[in-house]
Amino acid sequence: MTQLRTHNPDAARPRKPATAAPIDASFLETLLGYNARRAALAVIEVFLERMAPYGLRPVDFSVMSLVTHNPGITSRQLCTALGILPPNLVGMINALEGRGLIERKPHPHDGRALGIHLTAAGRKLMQEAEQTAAALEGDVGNRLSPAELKTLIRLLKKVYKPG
Amino acid sequence: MTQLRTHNPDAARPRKPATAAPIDASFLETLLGYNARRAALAVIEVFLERMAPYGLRPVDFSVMSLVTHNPGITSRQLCTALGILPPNLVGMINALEGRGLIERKPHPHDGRALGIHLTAAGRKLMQEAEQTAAALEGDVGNRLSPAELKTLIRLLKKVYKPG
DNA sequence: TATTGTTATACTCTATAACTATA
DNA sequence: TATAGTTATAGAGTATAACAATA
Repeated sequence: MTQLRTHNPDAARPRKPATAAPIDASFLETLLGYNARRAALAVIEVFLERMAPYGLRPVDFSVMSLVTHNPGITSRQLCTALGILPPNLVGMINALEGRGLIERKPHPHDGRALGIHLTAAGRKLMQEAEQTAAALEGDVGNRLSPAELKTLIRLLKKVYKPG
Repeated sequence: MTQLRTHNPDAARPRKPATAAPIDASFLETLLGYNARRAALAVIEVFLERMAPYGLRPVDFSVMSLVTHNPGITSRQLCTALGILPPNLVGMINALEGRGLIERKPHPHDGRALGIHLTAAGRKLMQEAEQTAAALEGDVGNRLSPAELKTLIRLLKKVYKPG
């Protein structure tokens, strides 16, 4: 069974609202890495809450989404696409298969590999889960306009995508 | 002694350049969280390389930078500002103090707390390290224009900063 | 009674080495 | 010889509970 991360967002916060500590973090806030990590953690925090009903952590969702849009994808391809190491994927796949969300079938062209497919239950789950994920984007739009969100994603891609 | 993360960037990549796997990740790439995490990891990867000569992981650099710009800051304040849990900060502080980069002095107004200050060695190290960190921003500018970088950071702040 | 700093500890995440079956 | 999938295991990151000293 997949163990969902507890991720208590208050855990790293003051045990009691502190007495106004005007800490100067201005230098750190000029750094792209610092801001990108902070933003990623903030979004992932909301993601964790919204996906908890589906029993999907971000990485599980990513795997399921790739299987959804690439039926028959192999473990090897999942690892490459998501930057996961093969030994660390095994448990996730086993858990998802154990939940009846995916199934492994022999690969048509390669006897070593196994193609991963969604089950009917997996398809049903992902229809809702992807809708929830898309809706989450709109909710961040409480802080960002649709145009800003589009710009932000475009610039983030420029940072991490080769070429 | 602070143990630097190995973080072998090739570890999660194909053991041999794969035979062109045209995986469709288009849905994931519409998600802010996915893109933000990918971008953060890409920048942090470069950060790790550049900061290795100083023996500073991202979190060590963040702590040192806050101490630099907030002399006498307490552990408690560092934890709040960086989202670190107190038990997890202790080892970092001890390691930095053991390297002679910081020192703890009694807090003027609170007998429970200890104010953290840079040593001369710490000041010297951070002068170079912050310069290196700033230069790293310019190098990402190989992919982003200065204006785009500025926009990107502004939008990232809107995502994670309250208000 | 509450907070700072700390120890001990557990759980998750990420990484390496090595094995098997197949190519 | 090389690759896909797997097992075992080690290390780093993150979490909770509980304690002493001070407020």
